[in-house]
Amino acid sequence: MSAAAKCFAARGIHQTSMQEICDTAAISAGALYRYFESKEAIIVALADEERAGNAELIAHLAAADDIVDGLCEALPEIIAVLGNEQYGRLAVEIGAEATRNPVIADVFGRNESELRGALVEALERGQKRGTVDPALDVQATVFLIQALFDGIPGRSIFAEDVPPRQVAETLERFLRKALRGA
Amino acid sequence: MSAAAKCFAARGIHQTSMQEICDTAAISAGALYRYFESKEAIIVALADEERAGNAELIAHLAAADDIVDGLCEALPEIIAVLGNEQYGRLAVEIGAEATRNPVIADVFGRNESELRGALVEALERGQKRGTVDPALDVQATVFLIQALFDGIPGRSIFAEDVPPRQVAETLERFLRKALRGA
Amino acid sequence: MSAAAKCFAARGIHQTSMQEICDTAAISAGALYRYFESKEAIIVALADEERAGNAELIAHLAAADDIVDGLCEALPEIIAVLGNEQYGRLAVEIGAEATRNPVIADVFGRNESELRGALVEALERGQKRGTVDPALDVQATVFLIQALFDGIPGRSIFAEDVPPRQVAETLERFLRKALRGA
Amino acid sequence: MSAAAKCFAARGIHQTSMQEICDTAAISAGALYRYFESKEAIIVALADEERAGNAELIAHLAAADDIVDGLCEALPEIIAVLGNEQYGRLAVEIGAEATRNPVIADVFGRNESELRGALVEALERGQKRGTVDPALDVQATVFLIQALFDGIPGRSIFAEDVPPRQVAETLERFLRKALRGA
DNA sequence: TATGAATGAGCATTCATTCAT
DNA sequence: AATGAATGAATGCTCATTCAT
Repeated sequence: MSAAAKCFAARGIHQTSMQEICDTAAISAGALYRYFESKEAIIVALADEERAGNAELIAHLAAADDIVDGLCEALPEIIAVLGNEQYGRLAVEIGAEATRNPVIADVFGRNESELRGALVEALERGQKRGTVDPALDVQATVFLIQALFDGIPGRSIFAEDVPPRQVAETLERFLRKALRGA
Repeated sequence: MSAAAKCFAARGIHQTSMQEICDTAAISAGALYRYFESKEAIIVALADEERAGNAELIAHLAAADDIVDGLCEALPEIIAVLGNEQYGRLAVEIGAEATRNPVIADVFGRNESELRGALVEALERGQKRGTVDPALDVQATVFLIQALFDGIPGRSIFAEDVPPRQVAETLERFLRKALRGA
Repeated sequence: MSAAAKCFAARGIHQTSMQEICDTAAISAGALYRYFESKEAIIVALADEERAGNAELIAHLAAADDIVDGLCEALPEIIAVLGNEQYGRLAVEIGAEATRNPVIADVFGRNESELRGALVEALERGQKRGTVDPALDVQATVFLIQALFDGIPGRSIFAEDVPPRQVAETLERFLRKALRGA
Repeated sequence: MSAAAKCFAARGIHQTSMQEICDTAAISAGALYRYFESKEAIIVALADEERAGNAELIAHLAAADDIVDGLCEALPEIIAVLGNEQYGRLAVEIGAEATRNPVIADVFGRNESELRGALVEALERGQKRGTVDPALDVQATVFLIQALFDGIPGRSIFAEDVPPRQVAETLERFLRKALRGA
């Protein structure tokens, strides 16, 4: 039961003992080890799970006629997901872990570079079609967009008084201003 | 011997044993505990240290005639600092820890709300003076700026191929477009 | 494996490391902690165990027609138990601990006040029936009897040359003289 | 400053750190080690100090014409001293330590056997003079008297509601009944 | 398959003692 | 003589993992 990812989100990966996961999932230690070879395997599985969310976004972007519109349409949902406390904490945990553990880094990195690739491609397509500012440094832009998405979960936990809808609307305005040509 | 913060950055707070810190700092366990009451105290001290950097930025923003110019001038340095691998990793670690440990959260939160306050004030001042888009939702804007800054360290570790100068330039262009009025 | 109470008796509670107990009990540290939550829990368990002995004595006193006879009958056994080196040392250790640790004090205190209550009640019953000196200050008498029992273990360790049988006989004579009326 | 014996009484010998003693005595660790070679040396010094009290009692008993009267006269003071919380706790601590540490045992044992010797001698003298029951087993009697004195400190800590004067009076009556001949 | 007792290395922290100043 | 920083072994306790049942 990966649903015991709750523990990681709530207490941090390395403060969560296998026993706590067992208790939360209401199974025995032996059973847990039947499904996951090790603690690391659980983290990997969790990192993999994130891919689903990304895949949707990627599909959405690929399908959109206009990348800016496509991205902006998805924004409210993205903000909502990233702002979800458990999701956010878990993402931060896995992200931090990925900077250290090469196995996690591998999964996480593949995950991220898919999204990066999709964004890069979408922006370049937009530039060709004239819907995106041709002067844009695509690599740097994608870097910044991803950094922004990375930072939202953590920020949401601290700034509880800023309503997600406000954030989504403001971000949409920014993206339109920033990405569109003159 | 806070220079033993290297360990936290390199291996993560909870994977770093006090012994490792001692070894890195070339002191004995007893000596370490003379200077820091506990592991937590070290984290707090490190979190406090971050304030210095923030304080500089805040002073810079407060001194600037125009917030947008002020922020953009500071950008290359901000990006450089945030992009520094050790700084970035440590910031991520402390940030993650702050979502869990109330003592750290306190220091970290105070730290962050100072910066948030300074940004909010600077933007509002700009709106009065006409250098900032008056239609801007200031709270949400600051939220997004901070989220972006939060996300840069982690992203920098993964995307080593995007040169900081590009990032700074692209971000500057975005900020100018986004913050300036019509 | 409370039989590892040997360690406490042999070396003192606070000089006995959990590792020593593990070694004596031939189990691992982890296993020990499965049965006892902490070192304190072991002490509590040991203190609780003493209750059995007290309970027997209390039952014996309650059943006796004559308190003085009843007490004197139990005397040889009491002296033998108290004089047992391991029991004695352990009792001293737990007693000392009880003056400091509130949790132990609680168990120990409950333990002792049961016995005190039983003795008080038995003596008062004896006074009503005329088998006990009615001029006796019951509280003080019980205090002294318990103090005497408390002191026997420690004394036995030092005075190894005084045979328990002599002690029991002499004490019996004293009690009869002291408790009986004129 | 042996007055830092307070610490041992308050927290137990082995829970008291040298630093605590230093703090209580308001001296540095180095200074403490100038006066006492080790922690053990402090305990020994404290055990030695007890001898003074014993010596007084012994002198009193030796001087008394009648041992029973002599002992009974001293009773209120003995009870008061033994009932003093700090003295009692310390005595228990040192007594417990003496059962384990041969160096302490040596001092403590010498201390106790002096008193035992004095009591034995006094009782035998009384038997010769006809003021003490000639049927008394002197060794066992002394054992019991000492056990009683040993037990009073600990008991006093628990039974705070029994007034010392009551105890002294009741004990006097017992001793007279028990020690005098028919 | 599932259980949960057992392992034992590892961790944060303490403390008696030393010694340069 | 006095200080107090430094040492480093030892302590109570935890936890990922294994394995007999």
